[in-house]
Amino acid sequence: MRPLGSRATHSHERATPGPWAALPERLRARGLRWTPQRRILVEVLSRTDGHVTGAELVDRCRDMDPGTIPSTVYRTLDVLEDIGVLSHSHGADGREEFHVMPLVEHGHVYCRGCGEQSELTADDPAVIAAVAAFDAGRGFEIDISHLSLIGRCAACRATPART
Amino acid sequence: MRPLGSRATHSHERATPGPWAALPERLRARGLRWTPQRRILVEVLSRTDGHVTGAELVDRCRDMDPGTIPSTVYRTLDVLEDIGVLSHSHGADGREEFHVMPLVEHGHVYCRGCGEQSELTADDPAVIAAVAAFDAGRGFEIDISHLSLIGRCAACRATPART
DNA sequence: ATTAATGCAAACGGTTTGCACTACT
DNA sequence: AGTAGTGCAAACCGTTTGCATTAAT
Repeated sequence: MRPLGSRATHSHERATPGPWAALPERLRARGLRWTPQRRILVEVLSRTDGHVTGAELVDRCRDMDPGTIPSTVYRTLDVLEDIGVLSHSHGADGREEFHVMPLVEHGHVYCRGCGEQSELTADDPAVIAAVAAFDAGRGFEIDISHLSLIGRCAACRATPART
Repeated sequence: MRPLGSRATHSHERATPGPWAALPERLRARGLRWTPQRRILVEVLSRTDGHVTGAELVDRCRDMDPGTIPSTVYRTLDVLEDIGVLSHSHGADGREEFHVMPLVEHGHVYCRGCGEQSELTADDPAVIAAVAAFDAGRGFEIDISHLSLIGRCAACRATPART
């Protein structure tokens, strides 16, 4: 796990670095509240540097607090998305997939052959080319964080087996 | 994979054109059967030139035969996918989305702004560029029929409103 | 004191499964 | 006859909702 924000938390707060640090105020500024349950979810999220499904988050929260209630998690996820801290899309399996916004915006490549999944960032030459192509071709702006490519990786293309 | 014959239907069959015409035999050749329920589903599918969700297919089948049972539809869809006549992916909303294979393999572009959805074919310059870029960049072969781009269309990008 | 947020339980929607029955072959 | 396929109902899984209660402000 990588420490998310590179910005060191110089307060005595240590649980939630980066964008998470300001969350409580950010919520309160909107008349929303900072609760223990939200703290747990945020803690879980702060340790997530990729994509997670809602159910996965519920599980991880349950690890920290067995009393975690799914609806609370989902509701908080909604709030966090409203705030702009999260965004969600749908993975190759069709489930809700949440992305932590402050991290590098990215998409995914998923190999049907081996199931390997890797990330796709905006600075990837292929991504740049694709984005440029769609921009030029039809003026379409690809949302990279929702970019999910399914196909076959180099290794699997070489392999005789598999469809 | 090109096993899907583009063989012209020079027979007098009219109801199910193209690849659908040979389906009964194709099934029987595998020891599978051609049933009224399957005929209905296939009829529905033959009128579909784009993408449909499983639930949508169930509905459309129900239109033709109110007695349609979901599980039968889904099971048949599985079979058809095995046979190679269909493939499925997941749409922007995360639901199962079926594609009729014999038609031009295609993906989708979905605009978050206006919700407009359009198709993406292999001969689209932007698609060609993207496919080439990923092939060159990491040897990844994009499965176009699973390509689902989410972002903003030219019109919406120009519009002041919306995020 | 407000009223946002929680816990709980029930509902939901799409899809899947088990099983006895039906009907293609 | 043999077995693939059906109908039905119940289960499933992730997610959502209603509502009375709790607790952050």
